[in-house]
Amino acid sequence: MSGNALKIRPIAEPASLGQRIYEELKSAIQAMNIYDPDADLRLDERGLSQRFGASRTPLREALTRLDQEGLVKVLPRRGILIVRKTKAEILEMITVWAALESMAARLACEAASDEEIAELARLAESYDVEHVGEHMTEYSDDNIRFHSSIIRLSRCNLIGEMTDALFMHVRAIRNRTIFEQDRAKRSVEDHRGIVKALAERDGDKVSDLVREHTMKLRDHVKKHVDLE
Amino acid sequence: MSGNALKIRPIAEPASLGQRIYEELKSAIQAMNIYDPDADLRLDERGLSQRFGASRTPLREALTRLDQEGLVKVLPRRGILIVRKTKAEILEMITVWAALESMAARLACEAASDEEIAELARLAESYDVEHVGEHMTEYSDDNIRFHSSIIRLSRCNLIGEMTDALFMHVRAIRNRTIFEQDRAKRSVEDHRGIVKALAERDGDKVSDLVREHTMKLRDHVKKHVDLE
DNA sequence: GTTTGGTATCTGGTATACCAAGGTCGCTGG
DNA sequence: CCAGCGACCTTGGTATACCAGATACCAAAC
Repeated sequence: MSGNALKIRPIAEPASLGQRIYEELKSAIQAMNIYDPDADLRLDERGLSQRFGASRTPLREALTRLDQEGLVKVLPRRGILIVRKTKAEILEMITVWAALESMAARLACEAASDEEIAELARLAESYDVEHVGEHMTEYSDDNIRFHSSIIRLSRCNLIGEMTDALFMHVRAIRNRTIFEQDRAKRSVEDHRGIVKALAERDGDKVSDLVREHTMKLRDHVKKHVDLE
Repeated sequence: MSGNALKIRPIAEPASLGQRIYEELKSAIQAMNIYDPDADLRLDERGLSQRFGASRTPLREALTRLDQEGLVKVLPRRGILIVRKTKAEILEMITVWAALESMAARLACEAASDEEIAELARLAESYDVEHVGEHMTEYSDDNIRFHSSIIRLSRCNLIGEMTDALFMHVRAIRNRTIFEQDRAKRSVEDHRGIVKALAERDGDKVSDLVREHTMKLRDHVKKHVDLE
């Protein structure tokens, strides 16, 4: 049996302060509603470094990274601001998402096993079109799971990384739009069509369906979402 | 008249050391052939900061950014290395490129003016299919111009930013593959088909053509390029 | 009361010193 | 001659001090 051997896991090297502060600050920014008109979008280097119990150096490393990701903007001698994405930028992100997931679906037609597609099908079938509106919280999670599964099945890590980065920015908007019953209903229908095309290994079709599905979200955001 | 008022133009604020070092170091890394087996991929923080005539602090800021972009890798207490992309990663980047430019072409069908498309057509028609091989250096530049034009005509800035980031990494490979006459010949033919579909405002078609065109590059790299 | 100019203060940018962990290299004992 | 070991050196990580630009505030002049 395998119980008689020491089970050692490779590492556990503590991350650097800069790394930990980066992660902590990032999740803190994402946790707040930056689109609240009353939100305080200003960050104070010295204050933050004290709250983190570290010096400004690692804090500034974290800020440099967040700046490059577009989450904050460092204005020399003026301050550091959390960035609010404009509506136009959000729409572009969803468009890029559509392009990437559409390609992912096409790749998945070749790369995914029958079993994997069957599992995706279970996810898509687990909600009744007529009653999905009654389980929105769960559905919202499963919806995300569905889409990230497609990306995973593409076996293209880069698409995964890029959509993760996009999701980070779009997440705030997403939470506003998914909780609408008739959208959920159509979403369930779309997902079933996508699974069907995947099962048929029809790359052109699944690519179109996924793109159109995501572009519906884009159009919906364009028409109905107002940042402030 | 308006000549009696001071004409002041806003600024010309000099960039920070960190910013300038970042740009300088980035172009320096890209200028060298990192896939040369004898290339020295190691960077020395202290040495570099001296050569830049600055302290380690701004140099480290630049390295943090390059690290996040994936151009270098900082190994704690071991050193800083310029990153070599694996072949698999290059292939994924070309795949993502295909997804993005394909979407860009689709968007351009809606967003581009007749005049803009006509200009693109001039670019595509300026080389004779039979004699393109004799002007490879110019064609290589115009080829890049053609593709970046499509992205510009999509009016989607984000796609532009993302493909720029990808191009940075793929550039080294690209230079090896474009100088092959029969590929150039087929490339010219593809471009003409793309322009034609654009002029017909056939989004589905142009999207397919652009994707297939780029995926041809992907397949070619997969088959014929060897990173040492 | 309004404008103007100076000034205190706040903020990010940079330089520098020191630390701990890895790696190197040579000494030493077998 | 070689394996083992330890002092030394290199390397990235962190803390801190100081600088200069930007802002806010206040007082004097009109």
